[in-house]
Amino acid sequence: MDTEVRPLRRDAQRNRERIIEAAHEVFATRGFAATLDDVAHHAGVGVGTVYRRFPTKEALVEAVFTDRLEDMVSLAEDALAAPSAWDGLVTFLHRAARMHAADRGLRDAALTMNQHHFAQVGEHMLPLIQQILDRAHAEGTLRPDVGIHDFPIIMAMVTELAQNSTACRPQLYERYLTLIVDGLRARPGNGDLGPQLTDDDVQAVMRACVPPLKSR
Amino acid sequence: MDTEVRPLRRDAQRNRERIIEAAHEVFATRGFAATLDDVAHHAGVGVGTVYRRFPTKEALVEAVFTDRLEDMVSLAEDALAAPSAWDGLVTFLHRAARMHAADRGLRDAALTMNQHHFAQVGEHMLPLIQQILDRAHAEGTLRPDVGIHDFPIIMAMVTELAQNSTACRPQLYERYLTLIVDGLRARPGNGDLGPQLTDDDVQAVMRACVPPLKSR
DNA sequence: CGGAAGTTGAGGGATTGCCTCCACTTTCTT
DNA sequence: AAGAAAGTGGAGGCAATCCCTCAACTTCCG
Repeated sequence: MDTEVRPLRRDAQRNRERIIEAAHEVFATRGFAATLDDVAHHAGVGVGTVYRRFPTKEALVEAVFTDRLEDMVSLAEDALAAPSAWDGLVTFLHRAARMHAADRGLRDAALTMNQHHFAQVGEHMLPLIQQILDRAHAEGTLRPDVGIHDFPIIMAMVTELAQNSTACRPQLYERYLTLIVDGLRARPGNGDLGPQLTDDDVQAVMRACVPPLKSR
Repeated sequence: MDTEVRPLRRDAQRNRERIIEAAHEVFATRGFAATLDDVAHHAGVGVGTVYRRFPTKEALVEAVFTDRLEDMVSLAEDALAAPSAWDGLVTFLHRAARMHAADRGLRDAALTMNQHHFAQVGEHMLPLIQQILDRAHAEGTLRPDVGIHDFPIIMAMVTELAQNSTACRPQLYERYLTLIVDGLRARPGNGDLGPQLTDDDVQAVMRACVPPLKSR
């Protein structure tokens, strides 16, 4: 029982690509809150066409962002290749933040990483980040009481700010990321961070940081 | 030409108080996004009554939060009275964050401080915060490249997180506030924060952090 | 008790978003 | 070339919000 996947007609294929491209643009500025109607309009096609090709917003999001998320994986790999663990970590954070600042949809996708289809990318990503942290801990530059769970949260804070300032100062977030990074350094006299978070906490917070993406 | 302000009828006065109380509760959980219909329902009163007493959401917000914002002013005064400038600053930040975490409406009001009616409170507040910073700068504990403009932004980030985590871990924000505070310490080897922000930047960002409160 | 003040909540109007449907067009196949 | 199959467009139905008004009714106060 093969599932008989016939190829799209040529015009349909062309439209499909247009839609993905338009979706990328629209999601980049409005995030997951963007409308499929919006995407359709941007792509110069009817709404119906979008719905025919992507029965749900989720499907479209997946088609648009899985590749982009993979880019972030290679960012993490670069960080691991850096000679200094600390520098690798810091430039990773800055680059990731820059990507998320420039593309709100990507930010939303990253914050949804453990849900939906993106779980797979998360499975590539998390071990890498863990290694980055381990290396920095071993180097003694990263304060020992921060862990992998802190990173999604920090990114969420910084990129939220980035979104709230794109209109006036697109690079504003860098200032505060730098500030936070200085707080991440291992140093005598640092404050007491209290207990580590759990996986579930992180999940819940990440979910709260992103529009619901409801549909039907 | 005296404006002939006759006192409210007793039942009206009672309702007015109920409304303010209910508004406080509702705004505390939903922030400025809360509906006047919502408030009315909570107060056990018809919508019409709310609109009669407070012709616009703005008026209600003002009635509810000007006092609360004054509380924050006294928090700042406490900070100035502390023996150590640094400790005063840090506990001020933590207390302010706690208040904002517990009352989203208060947060929204604080972020609206320079707009609307709250401008007056802002005029009390800002010089105090400036003094707190000056004292900490003089003490040498606060890094010299942060200024008063950074505080609204930091508060916005932290309290945004607080709102996104109330459901699972109401105190989560404290961890990240501590982290940021550690980043605020004057220390050799701190990163370069780049140029200071302008008043207008802060205004714009603050505005972007709060639901529009549209009305008519 | 009479009139002024106050109350109520259904509902009008506006907006926004999701998605369907069907008359029409384009492509593919033979 | 022509018919069938696939694809398209976008008006519009449906639903959810929110804002705010208004006219019939109730309560208060002198």
